[in-house]
Amino acid sequence: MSSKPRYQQVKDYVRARLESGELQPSDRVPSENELVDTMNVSRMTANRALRELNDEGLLVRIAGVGTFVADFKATSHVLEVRNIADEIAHRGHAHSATVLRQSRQHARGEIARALQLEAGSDVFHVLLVHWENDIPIQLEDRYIRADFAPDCLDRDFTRITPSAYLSEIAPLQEAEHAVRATIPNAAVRQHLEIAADEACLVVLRRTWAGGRPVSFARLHHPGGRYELTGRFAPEHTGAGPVSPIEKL
Amino acid sequence: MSSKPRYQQVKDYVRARLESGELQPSDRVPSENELVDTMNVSRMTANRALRELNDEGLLVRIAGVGTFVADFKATSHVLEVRNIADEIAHRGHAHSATVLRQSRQHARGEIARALQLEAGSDVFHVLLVHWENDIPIQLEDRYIRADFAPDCLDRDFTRITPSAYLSEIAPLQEAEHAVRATIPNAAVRQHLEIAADEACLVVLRRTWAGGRPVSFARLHHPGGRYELTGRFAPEHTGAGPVSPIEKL
DNA sequence: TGCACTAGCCTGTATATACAACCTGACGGA
DNA sequence: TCCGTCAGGTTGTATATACAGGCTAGTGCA
Repeated sequence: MSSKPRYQQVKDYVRARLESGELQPSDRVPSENELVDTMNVSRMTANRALRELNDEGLLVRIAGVGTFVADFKATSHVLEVRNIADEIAHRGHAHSATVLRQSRQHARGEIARALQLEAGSDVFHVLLVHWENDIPIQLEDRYIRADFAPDCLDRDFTRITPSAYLSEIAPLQEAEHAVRATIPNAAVRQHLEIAADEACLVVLRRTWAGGRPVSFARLHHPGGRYELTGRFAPEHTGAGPVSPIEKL
Repeated sequence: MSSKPRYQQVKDYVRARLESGELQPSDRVPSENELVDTMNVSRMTANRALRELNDEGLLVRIAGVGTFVADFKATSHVLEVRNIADEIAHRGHAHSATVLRQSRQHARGEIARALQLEAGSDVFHVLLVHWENDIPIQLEDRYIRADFAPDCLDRDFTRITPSAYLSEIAPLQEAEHAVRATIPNAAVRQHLEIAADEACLVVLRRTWAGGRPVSFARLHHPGGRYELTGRFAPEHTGAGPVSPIEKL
């Protein structure tokens, strides 16, 4: 109640008028001075409220003119790429992993390029299958700079995921993703137990630490059992998460 | 220069110390009062700088204790889903579209469910191919509530994309996406001119207006020529966009 | 020794005030 | 009529001040 900060009360007030439909896109929103009068706050408080709503993309402010309701930008939404173990845990399912390979190799071609290494440099190669309730859900094919993770061969990746292991060694700074659709080869099909007429959703991920790429992973998912989902709403709708597009 | 706001100068100063590696995750950051002394600003200005860096996820602030460098969260990154015409334009290529179908239909099964309509309700069906420099890049299979867009059959979708048309009618409020990998059927293969051994990246999109779903689209992309990319860095790295994972 | 209390630092918020820059519309002169 | 000027509203920023509340370390008492 009164415990809520006043700038938050102003934000809530404006947001409520947005969500009720009372204020439509491109409509004018009360100015800072109007809010000073109607809400009995100082101008700095009204300013903070409107500025934060602007930062959140709900409002558009034009110096000298006023504050307006933003249009819904249909052009750019986001999809979430989460750690597979977290994702499975979030669904309330059991996660486990099987290690298929854990070895030292010399980086060649694609791997050397992705990690920005000289051909022949030492890298660790980890290949494992992630299971969701005994159903294979991801084949993780990961390469790690040897000089970044010297004890890689000693770790038990059924207990800690490579992703968690990496952020344990050093704070990761950047990540880069690409999502593709491919037809898997026989080995991938076998490990993921997928039919011959099924495609794979492949996530390529590079992570940076200390200003250089330290890990490159190819994450294969069975096309029939996995999808990336995302929902975009004007922010904090309070409506809570809505079911993603149901399997059709 | 001096034109830059002082709170921005403070932010830049702190951010530079983060990016140079001088400040490591969980390190302590100068307090507001220390910044008041060293940067010759008022405490409110230092507060705004640190608060915004906190909102951006770079810092963690604990009342009564201090401000610290945040850990990089490796668990959740984002991918961008953009309007195909914008995306092509952004690459500096020419976009065009071919309309294959534009008709009124009765919603059944999957379509009725996605649009939350009674089976048999009127919907418009639009099927078109989007071209990037004369190469087919997306097959758009879209259904629109008939009562939402009465003049749908009269529009020329080679001049305005259905997506732009929809946001012209009414401001869209929410969008929902799912990304899948599938093996396309013969019709899709023919329209996108893809080989038999190529998969499709399929984006399913539902958009809301006035609190109800108004459009449902299946967007097929050739797996060999299209990918979703995203990069996550601690924000505003100033480094500019970095090349996505190069074709390997 | 052990414990309670307090001084001092920290963030979080709120206000009054001030000046700059910007935009619009009205007014008035050429 | 056309155009320049100016008044007034709007956002953007900066500062000084104030109080509340959280946390910590150290002091001093039992």
